[in-house]
Amino acid sequence: MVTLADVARHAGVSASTVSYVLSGKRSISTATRERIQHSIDALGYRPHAGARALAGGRTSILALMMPLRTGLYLPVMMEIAMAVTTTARAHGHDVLLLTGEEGPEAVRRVEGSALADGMIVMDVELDDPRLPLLREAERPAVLVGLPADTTGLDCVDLDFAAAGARCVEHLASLGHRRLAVLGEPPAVYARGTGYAERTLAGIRAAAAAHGLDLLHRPVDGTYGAVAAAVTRIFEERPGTTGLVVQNEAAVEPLLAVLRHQGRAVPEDVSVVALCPDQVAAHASVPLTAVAVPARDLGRIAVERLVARLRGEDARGPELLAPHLTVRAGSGPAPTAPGDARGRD
Amino acid sequence: MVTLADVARHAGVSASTVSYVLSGKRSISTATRERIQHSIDALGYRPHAGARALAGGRTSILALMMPLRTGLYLPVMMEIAMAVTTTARAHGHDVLLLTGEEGPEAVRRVEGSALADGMIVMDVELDDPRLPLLREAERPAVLVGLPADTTGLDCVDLDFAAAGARCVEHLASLGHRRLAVLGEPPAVYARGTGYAERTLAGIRAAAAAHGLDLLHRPVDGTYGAVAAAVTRIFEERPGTTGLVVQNEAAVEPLLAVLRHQGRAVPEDVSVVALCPDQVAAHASVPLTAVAVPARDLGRIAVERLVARLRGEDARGPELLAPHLTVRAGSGPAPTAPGDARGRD
DNA sequence: TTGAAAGCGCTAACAT
DNA sequence: ATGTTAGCGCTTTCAA
Repeated sequence: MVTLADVARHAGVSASTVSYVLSGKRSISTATRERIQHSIDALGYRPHAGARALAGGRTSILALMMPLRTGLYLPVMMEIAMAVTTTARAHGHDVLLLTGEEGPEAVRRVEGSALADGMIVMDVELDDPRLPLLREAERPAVLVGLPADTTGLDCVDLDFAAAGARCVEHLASLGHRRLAVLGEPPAVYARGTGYAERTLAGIRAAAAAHGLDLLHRPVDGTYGAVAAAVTRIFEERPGTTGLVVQNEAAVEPLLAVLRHQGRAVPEDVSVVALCPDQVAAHASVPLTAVAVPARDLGRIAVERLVARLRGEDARGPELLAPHLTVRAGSGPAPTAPGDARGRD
Repeated sequence: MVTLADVARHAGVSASTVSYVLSGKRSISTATRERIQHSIDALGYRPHAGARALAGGRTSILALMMPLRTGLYLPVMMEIAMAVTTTARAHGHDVLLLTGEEGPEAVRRVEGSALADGMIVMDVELDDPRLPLLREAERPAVLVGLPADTTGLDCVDLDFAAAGARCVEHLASLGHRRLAVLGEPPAVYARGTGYAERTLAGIRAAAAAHGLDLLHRPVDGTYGAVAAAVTRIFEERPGTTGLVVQNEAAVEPLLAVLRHQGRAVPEDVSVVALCPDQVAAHASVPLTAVAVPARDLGRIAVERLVARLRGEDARGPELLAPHLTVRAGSGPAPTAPGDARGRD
């Protein structure tokens, strides 16, 4: 193994000079810097991560706590992880992958064993058991998500309330008067992750403001569950012409069910999705959607964390403004209400 | 920070004794062990990872190189990553997440900086540029996938040839004579990942052995691409009654297209999938499928890597036997060939 | 069964 | 602008 001492000897300088060339923490004459750099290249030197961590107190590693709930299949999570990893690399950091299942213990491990310089926590619950530890921790953390109490924490998330409202406003502007929401699976609401409720609140507020009729149904992302929910919706509210879906897995089943029931999108029913843009854009009918900006969330989380590592203070929660992209899935409310026999 | 020295002092023993209690590398009297353990708990001691890595030459970290190709369909990858992480933890290791995009450089980094004790490499190409480095590396590696030359490498993968054959045999046994394959996107074949070709080879061999007619179409996992492919298939081979789909993303679009064309599954067309069981089981028609055993692959990869770290030799490639689960999507070939006017 | 002590490779004062 | 040196916290000979 090539050590810093080897490089120093090869370049005819002291170890500290080599170290300072690497860190840039003090000025070095161009001549020696180049000589040292040459030795580094010639010997193929790489600093030993463990030695660095021990001596310098920095690991150049960011921990990422990711929910690995089996069965929950989540392109969003994956995309965030991707963005975190590439952004971290761009800032000279590596990423240590932790499962959310380990809970608070993972936080203790990272802290106690100095495994990482800071952590990014995904899938934060409103009253997450990891929060107290994170608040006390030596190392900074950035949450992707919005807990109930954000005191002393850095958080990034989509403004789901505004996103929900945006969906409703789009449908309202197209003349739809009767809407239904296909929400996340019941388990998500039960778990208290917050974003589902925030979305719903935004949707309800906007619907109320526009005087719209609204029905909300949590659904599992299976064809059967979606079919049942859709059928009931049209039974209970025959005049429904606008649907909002907040459930990646339900998007395609929903379109299949509508097709099967002979409801044309967007002629009979307009559909607006709240999901990653990719999912909406590549659906069997490209859907108008408010994007969940997974990549941005991951990137911003890392940028904030890196800023904290540079000594900046926590900036509190940051909610990203929603962006709606109009696609083929939404259009004007039908004027001759084909399905609206039961209306009123 | 609580150090090993603190624990030693608190317990009234030497540092080495504490170290040996932790590692179990020499026998300690029960009395002192308990005293030390008590001190460890009382002080909340955690060994410093960097110091350990430096002194012991072991990081207790496994590197996982994961393809983060945006747009590449990911649940399988995600599931493997999950299994890797949980299995690694069960063996006392953490996981460092690397992007495949970094290529060979990532291997050099892990090696040169001693970031991990070994690595697991996913998404291996037939002639992967990382292979030469991995062969020479000090630290062991396990590949998930099967490169062209496996000399000196540990690999785990599904036996895709057998899996493909299994799909065909199932359809043959149900009396289907004319089959079509919806394969991975063209890009996957182009990239030379191997498994797609191996599957196809297995399918072709089995079809030949049973004297079956066969058509193969790579497809992108979008509704449009699938619709076009399916339409062409039935135009070119009107008597087709069996479909094999090896493309997670195409499963739901395929079923939608068939529904839309009025072809009942399995009455008119039987569909067999080669994808994670979850996807097949939760499709709008539960599909008969050969499962891609993502969890097993991840788990076995870690187990092999850990074995290597204990000093065991590479065992070469291990191909998991395919398992087919029969579900609603496949049934006997239609006897009154509704669509078979063009047959022969 | 336990202790003492020499590093592991690097960083960051403290010198010059 | 560069060198000297004292650790960082742990593992592991070597000794007892």
